[in-house]
Amino acid sequence: MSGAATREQIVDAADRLFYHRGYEHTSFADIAAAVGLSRGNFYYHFKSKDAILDAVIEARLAGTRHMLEQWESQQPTPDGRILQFVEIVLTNGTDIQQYGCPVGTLNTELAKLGHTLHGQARGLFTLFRDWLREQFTLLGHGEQADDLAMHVLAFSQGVAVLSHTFRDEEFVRREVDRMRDWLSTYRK
Amino acid sequence: MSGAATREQIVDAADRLFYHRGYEHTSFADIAAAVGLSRGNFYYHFKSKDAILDAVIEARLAGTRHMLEQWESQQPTPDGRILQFVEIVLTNGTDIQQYGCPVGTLNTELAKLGHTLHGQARGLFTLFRDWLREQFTLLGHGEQADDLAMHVLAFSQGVAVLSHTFRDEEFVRREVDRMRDWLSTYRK
DNA sequence: GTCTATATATTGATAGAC
DNA sequence: GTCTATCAATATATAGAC
Repeated sequence: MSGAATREQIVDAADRLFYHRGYEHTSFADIAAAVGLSRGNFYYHFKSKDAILDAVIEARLAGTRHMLEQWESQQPTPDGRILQFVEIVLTNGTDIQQYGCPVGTLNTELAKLGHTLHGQARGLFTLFRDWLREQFTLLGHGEQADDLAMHVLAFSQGVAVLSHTFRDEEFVRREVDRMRDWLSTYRK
Repeated sequence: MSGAATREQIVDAADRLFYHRGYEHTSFADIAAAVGLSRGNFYYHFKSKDAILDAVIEARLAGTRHMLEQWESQQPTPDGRILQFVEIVLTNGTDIQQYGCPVGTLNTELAKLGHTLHGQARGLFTLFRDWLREQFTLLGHGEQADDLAMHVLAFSQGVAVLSHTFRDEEFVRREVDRMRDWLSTYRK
């Protein structure tokens, strides 16, 4: 197998396992088993667990950038784009119920561990934050755009934590409806 | 040292360490060192790590019940009590910035681990949920009281996750202000 | 590039002396 | 009730054959 393909498989498996089980609870053996590699060969591709985490975060950053670009091309209006973000708690509802928000849970875990890569992980939030701020600016709310962006982010995290804890889909729907109403007051 | 006192010390130390560093990242050795006990003697008091976690959750449940009773005696009105809860993200602002919400982060970690005691930990949320629902019922919003209670809980979790990630106190203040405005529309 | 074998540290947990 | 000594399992990580 070519090096690039194996590396990609490792990052994919690690990404999924870190999300489903948490970073610390995932061992090299788990990732190696998921890819079908021996533990020994693993270090040919990544020299440390931090290196894998770094690659996973990079992959998530790239994936997020791609998703935001798609949203921009699919949704012509800024409020449509913000709504697309808000509805992610429904779109990814099953995953969030089972594993929480991939961005929030990773940041919480790395912050608590005092991990050196927490700054990198925070970048995932910053990506959404800046993008949301841009949409609110386009809606004519430049002065409070960052505040509004953070409010939308807080919504997503609050819903994700409680959805993960209580596994109640109706609660998620009600919160999205509430957010839709709130958002309509900021529409052009 | 008497058995009860040592046990209490262990639970206190474990409670703090589980909060600050996470459950899985905290080892027996860490707790034993914090209390000043040898690892060996540890098992005289608790036979497993799960048993300590169980005791910690029980202690938190008792502490939370006590706090809610205090709030009830200090705040005569239901909206004053709800506001007391909302402002906890400011009252405990420093801790939340450093370690997140003790209830939310524990629930997220245990849910992801698929830990048998996640149900117990969920009880911490349920305690707040039921108490908030009662306050909203007293305000005359019986039919949607649980929905409103969950909304307030979601607020607290969203703010806690982002405060933990970005360590921005001004953001917390703005969110509390927003919540105060929202709450005023449900006041008698 | 992949494997087996191994080193080293730490984990949760036990046995038995005092 | 507290200690030291120890166990078995698992963790990250390395060495070297193929």
